[in-house]
Amino acid sequence: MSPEALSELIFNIANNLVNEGKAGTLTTDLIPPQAKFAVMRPKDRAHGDWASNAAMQLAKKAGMKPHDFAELFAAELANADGIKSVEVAGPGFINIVLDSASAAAVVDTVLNEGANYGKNDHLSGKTLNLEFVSANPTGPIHIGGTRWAAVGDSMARVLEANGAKVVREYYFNDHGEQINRFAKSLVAAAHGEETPIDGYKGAYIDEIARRVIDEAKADGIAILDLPRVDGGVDNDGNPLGEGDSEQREEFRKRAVPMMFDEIRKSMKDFRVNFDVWFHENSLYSDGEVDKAIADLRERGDIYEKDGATWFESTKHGDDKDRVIIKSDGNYAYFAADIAYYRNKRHRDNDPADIAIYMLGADHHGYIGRMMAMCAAFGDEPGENMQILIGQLVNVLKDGKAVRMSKRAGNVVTIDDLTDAIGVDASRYSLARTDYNSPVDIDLNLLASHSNENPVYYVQYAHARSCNVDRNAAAAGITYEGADVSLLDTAADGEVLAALAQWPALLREAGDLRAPHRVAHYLEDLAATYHKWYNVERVVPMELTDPEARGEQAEALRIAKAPEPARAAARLKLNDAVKTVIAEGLDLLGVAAPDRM
RNA sequence: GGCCCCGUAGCUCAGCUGGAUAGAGCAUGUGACUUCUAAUCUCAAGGUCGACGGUUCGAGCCCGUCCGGGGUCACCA
Repeated sequence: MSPEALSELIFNIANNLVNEGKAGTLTTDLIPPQAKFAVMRPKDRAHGDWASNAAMQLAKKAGMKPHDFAELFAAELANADGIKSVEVAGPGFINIVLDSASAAAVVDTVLNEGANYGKNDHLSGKTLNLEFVSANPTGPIHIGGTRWAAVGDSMARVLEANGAKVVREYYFNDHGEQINRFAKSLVAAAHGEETPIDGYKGAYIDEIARRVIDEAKADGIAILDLPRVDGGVDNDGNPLGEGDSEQREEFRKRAVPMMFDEIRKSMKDFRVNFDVWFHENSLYSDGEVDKAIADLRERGDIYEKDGATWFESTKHGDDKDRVIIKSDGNYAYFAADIAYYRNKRHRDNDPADIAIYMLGADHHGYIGRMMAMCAAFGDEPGENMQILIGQLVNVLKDGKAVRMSKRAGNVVTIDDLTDAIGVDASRYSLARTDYNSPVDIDLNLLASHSNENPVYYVQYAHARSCNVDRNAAAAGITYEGADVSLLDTAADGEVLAALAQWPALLREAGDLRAPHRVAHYLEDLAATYHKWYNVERVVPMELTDPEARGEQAEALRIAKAPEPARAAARLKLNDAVKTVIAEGLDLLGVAAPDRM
C-alpha cells in the first residue's frame, strides 16, 4: 500500500466516523482536504512504517481527546487489507505497520511504470513559460548565469514531470547601451588601446576581436582601417572609448551574432535546450513595444510628464511610477519588458498561462513594477506572472570574497567551471542548493579538480545497481519466481519506504518550485541503497560453517545466501532503485553511469 | 531609511501540510574488502536551531520586536 493510498484511507475513515456519528462535534465540512492527511515516515522504526497525525489535527474540532479519537481511526485501519498492525502512541499519533507484501508492492509499481514512476499530470493543460539565464550577449555565461541554467532547466524538467507544458526561454538583451560598450571594447582590444572606462576586458574580448578581424578579412573588409571616432574622456580623464563610428558598427554587427552562437553552444553543452531564443531587438523592430504602450494607454495607465512618458504603476501597487519613454525620446529598458510579457501571454505559439521569471537577487527591485504591469494588463500577479528571486553566487579565493566584474576581466565562466569539475558535478552541485541561499564557489577548490561532490555518491549507487544486474545475470537470477513479500528485513524496509516517497516528493518539488529537493531525495535513496548493499546480497554466497554462528545462522543465511524467491525479489528491488535514481538524475540533467 | 534573502554541528548545507530523541556530507577519531564495485558501510565525538516574547497538545518551521550578514533603491541596461 502506497503512502498516498494510506492517506486516502485515513481521509475516508474521518468522513465515515462523522457519518456514523462517532466523531463528536466534527462535521464533514470541517474536514480539510485529503492532501492534509499525508502520512509521515517516522524516524524511529518503533513508531511504525508510516504515521498519521490526523486524529490530533481533528480532535479539537471533534471536541474529543486526541488519543481517544486516534483509537477510533486505529480500529478501522486495523481491518484494512495490507495493514499488519496499528498502534496509537504519544499524544495521538497513529502508527501503522504494513504487512511485507503490501510494503513491497511499490517494487512492482516502479518496474511496471519505469521512468514514469512518480510522474503525474496535475499541471496538465497549462503552459508554463520559464525564462532563465538571459545573460547579456556581451560575454560568456558567468558563474551566476550558470546557476540559473542548472536550476532553471531542472525546474523545467520537474514541472514537466508534473504534467506541465514548459517553454524554456532565453532573452537576449541585444538592444541597449551594453552592446555599444561591448563593441567599443572590441575596437580598443583590436588596436591594443586601453579598455574604455565602462568597457569589458578579458581573454574572450581579445579572441572575439581577432575572430571579427579574420571574418571581415575573409569578406574583403579591412576592418581596422574603417573610419573611427574618438569618444573622448570623462571628467576624471578616463577614456570613453570608440564613439559611434563605422568601425565600431562593423565590430558590433559581426561580434554580437558570435556571442549568440557562443551562448547557445554553452547552454547546449550544459544540456540545457531552450525552446525559444528571444531577441529584445525584435520587440522594437516588430513594433511590439509601441503596441504594448498603446494597450496600456487605452487602459488608462499611461501619462506624460516632464517630457517623458510614464507608466502609472502605483495604481497597481508599485512604489513609484516608472518612465518608459525618456525625455530624450529613447525607450527605457522597462518598455521592452512590458512588450515582452505581453508577447509571452498572447503570442501565437504556446502562449503562456503562467510566465515564470527566474531573476538574480540584484533584480529584486523589479518585482514591484513587473507585477504592476501584469495587473495593468488585467492579469493576476502571482498567478499569471511568477517571479523567483535567486541569491547570487559568491566567488571566494583563499576564503575571501572576490568581486567579479567584466570590467576587471576576472569573471568565472561556465567553461571555467565545467572544465574543472565536468557538467555532471557542476549541474548537480548548483541544483542541489536551494536558490534562496547564496552559493560560495572557491577558486582553490575548482583548481584542485576535486572529486568531492555528492553527485558521485548518487551516481555510484546507480553504477553499483547495474553491477548487481550483471552479476545476477551471470548467476542466472531473474525476476522469475520472485516473492516480494520476502523483502521483509529492516534494510529492505528502508529502501522500500524511500521508493514509496518519490511520487509525493516529485509533486512537492514542482509545486514549491524546488528542484533541489530532488537532489536531496536521491542522496537519501542512495544512502538506503548503499546500506542495503552492505548487509544483504542478491547473488547468494556460500556460507562456510553456518552452524558455528548459532542463533545468527538464519539471519546470516537470509542476508547473504537468500533462497531463489528472495534473491529474485531482491533483484527487483535493486532494479527499482536503479530506475528511480536514473529518473531523478535525469531531472537534474545528470548522467546515470553503468560503471564507475 | 524602505523592500527582498539568509542566520541550524568546526566548515558546507538539508530539514517534507507545525510532530515523537533536530539530520547529512566534509573534517576528526574508530572498525569492516580471500565472495554482487571500499567513490561504500559501522561506531564515536560534535547543537542555547542568532536573541527575546507570542500563538498551541506540540515551534528550527507560524506571528511580533530586536541583533548580525548579503542584496537592492535611477529618465542605467
